[in-house]
Amino acid sequence: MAENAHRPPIRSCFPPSPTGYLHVGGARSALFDWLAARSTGGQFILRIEDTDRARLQEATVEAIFDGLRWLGLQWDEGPEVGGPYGPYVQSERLPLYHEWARWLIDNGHAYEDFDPPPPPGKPQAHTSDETVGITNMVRAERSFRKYRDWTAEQREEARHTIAHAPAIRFKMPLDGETVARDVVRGDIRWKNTELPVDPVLLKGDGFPTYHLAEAVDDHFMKRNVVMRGLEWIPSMPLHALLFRAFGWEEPLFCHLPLVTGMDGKKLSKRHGDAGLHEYRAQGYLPEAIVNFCALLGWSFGDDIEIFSKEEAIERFRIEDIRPAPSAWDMDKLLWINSQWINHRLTLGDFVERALPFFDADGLDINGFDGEYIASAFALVKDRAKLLTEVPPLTHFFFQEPKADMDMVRLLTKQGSDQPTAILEATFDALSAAHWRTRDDLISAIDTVVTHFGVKRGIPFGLVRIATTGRTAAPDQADLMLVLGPERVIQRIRAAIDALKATGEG
RNA sequence: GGCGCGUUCGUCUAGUGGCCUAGGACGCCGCCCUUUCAAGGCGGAGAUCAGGGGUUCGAAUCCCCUACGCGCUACCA
Repeated sequence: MAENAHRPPIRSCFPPSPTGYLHVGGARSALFDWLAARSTGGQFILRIEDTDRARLQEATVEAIFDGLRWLGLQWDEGPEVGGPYGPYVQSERLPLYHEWARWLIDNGHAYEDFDPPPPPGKPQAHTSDETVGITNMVRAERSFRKYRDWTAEQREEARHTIAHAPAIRFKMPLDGETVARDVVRGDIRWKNTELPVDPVLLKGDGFPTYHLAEAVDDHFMKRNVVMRGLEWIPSMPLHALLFRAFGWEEPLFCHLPLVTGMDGKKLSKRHGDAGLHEYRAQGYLPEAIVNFCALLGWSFGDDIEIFSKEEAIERFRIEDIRPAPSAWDMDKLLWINSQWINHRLTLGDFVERALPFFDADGLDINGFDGEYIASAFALVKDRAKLLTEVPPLTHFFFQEPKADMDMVRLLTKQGSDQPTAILEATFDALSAAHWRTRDDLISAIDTVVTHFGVKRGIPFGLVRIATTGRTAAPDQADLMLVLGPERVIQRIRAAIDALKATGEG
């Protein structure tokens, strides 16, 4: 509500690494960042974190932009739109990182590591408990620790003897404890002796690690809320310490709960952690994805489940985010998608979005009148759960069903022992009807009901099969009104002929 | 192994000491509406609030312990 107007503006930042497509976990983070900024009148920043040159995939940058745009999460500052604190691509900010790494050395907070760089790639996993168990004893003996206290002369000399550029490491405090605050979890404390040993800030290749780049960029971009996945909690003390060493104001840290599969395990492709583009191709609406993602670790309140991101802006507050992980429930996503299609989308919007799915379906409906298409779509709008269902649901409006053996089988198994006679009577009744309102058609068919003394479902069902080729379709009167008398009469005729040709009924 | 985070119906959640014999939603089941299928309406099953100790007149809500789950433990992010 209006309370949000009084909150300090949040400058949030979604910082993807261009190492893959935008997945639902990333989409959820971006959404929360966007909501935090919009709900407080702040700005949503997009920053490309491409400091890991080995895993970089240039092409994925564009895919990430596409995903965000599809969701409607427009960024206020970042690539393509610019902004006062650019550039917004880390590889273009290298001099800044070097400058501040230097500053840390000069002010006694960092030092050069003259050891040769380790082999590239992920280091060997700790497999033996025994090995891992003694880590804390060994930590004080890490080889690079000796450089921490080297004199200026020693360092000068070393620079001439090594062939590689030294990495720069942060001087972690040797005792005491570090306390940092997480918005959703409160204060978290660590004994400094248990923190990682002097992490690298600037790598031998001249690129910063996430830690340095994050602190420098967040400061100069004036990001004041750091929202990110909970896997970053262990780095929070280091990041807080970095800000304190620089003498910069710390942003608010806000760690988002994990999104898991239904089994509680890490979300994987198997669980639906597909790229956003795959959900798009499956006929999901961006509004539904956003709506569903917002419900992962946050709730709208007042028992309201269906809402737009604009509506969420009114109520979103980062301190209402829950700390517990949540599962990606495809059933609920599908329900939300159907709610949006059935009740939230306007007909015009629905038509516009469903149309492209006909191309994928292989049915060309471009020759049909726009009004005809719209009135056909209107009849399935309240029963489609996915956009991909629209073509099969409306197929018969654009293509006459085949009056073949399959149809004959459906007609004869429909529940009447005289389908041909009933269809012929219906044919006559509909031929004589007015075709102005639903009631014209219903009363026409009701004459058949009376004459044969059958249930309404019999003639309605037979005509449904004759006109659509299916046993399940929209309301038969509505559907016939859209199809028009010519098509309906002609299709019933074809069905009768097919029945007679096979000697049925 | 160490450190950290987490734990309310199968799932998403409401709930911040009494309104809770725990509310809503998805899914499931049944009924109604009805020319089919949906949608919609109504109802049902489903959580001793992870377990155990405290604090309190009173705890899902505060504290401690345990269990389990997850994360981190790189010159990756």
